[in-house]
Amino acid sequence: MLFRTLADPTRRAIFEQLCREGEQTVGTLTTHAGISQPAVSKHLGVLKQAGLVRDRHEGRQTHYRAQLGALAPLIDWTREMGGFWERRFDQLEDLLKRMDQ
Amino acid sequence: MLFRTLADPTRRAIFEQLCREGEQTVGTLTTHAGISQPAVSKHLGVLKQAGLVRDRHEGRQTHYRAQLGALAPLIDWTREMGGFWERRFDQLEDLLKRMDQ
DNA sequence: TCGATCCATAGCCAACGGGTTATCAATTGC
DNA sequence: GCAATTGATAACCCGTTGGCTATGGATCGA
Repeated sequence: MLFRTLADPTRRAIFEQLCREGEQTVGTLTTHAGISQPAVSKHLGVLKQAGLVRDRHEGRQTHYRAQLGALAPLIDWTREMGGFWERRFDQLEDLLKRMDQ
Repeated sequence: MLFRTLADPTRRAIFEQLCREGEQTVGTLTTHAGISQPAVSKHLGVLKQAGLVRDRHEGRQTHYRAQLGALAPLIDWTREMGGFWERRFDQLEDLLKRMDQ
């Protein structure tokens, strides 16, 4: 889900801006995104579904902010891949040691 | 490019297997992938283009292995996002300090 | 040498995704 | 109360993508 959500450049740009600038309204995000407001809303919906942003309603505007903790699974995944690699390396090392005897 | 490449579950599964099991032939990967061999080849092509795997030809079979270093930009990106967040937090802290005086 | 195996490529198709415009509900200012 | 603003949703269009089958080139075994 995370990878798919962050795969789109426009959507990633929106998320990055929220990380950089903090809370932003849909209108502000739209002016920077270079696409129509409905398109921005759609992207925000996807980001929200992935847990990457949260929204807060204030009158007729909606403020969105990045939810950085949602990136944790991504960090875990990369660590896991690295772990697999290291484990294989250890096995190779063991094998070489046994061959050395 | 990285996010887009890893967005597809099947492709990610292939990459994960290469991380777990080390070098694998196209045939072996195909048996585990549950899709046709051409589909696997296509995925491997995309992974290769993204730098996530390298291939080695040996007779009529092609061995693929994960190139873990290619994940570095991804790790950098998450760190950058975290950095943005912290900077904003620091600014907020400063602001509160000034208001406290 | 000849059939079998392994993999890559080509060509095709259905589904998905990201964009648009149109519209509507809710809120706000006059 | 009414017009204007804000953002979400609906309906639609079209390019991309991930799957398939068919095929061909290269290598290996007999």
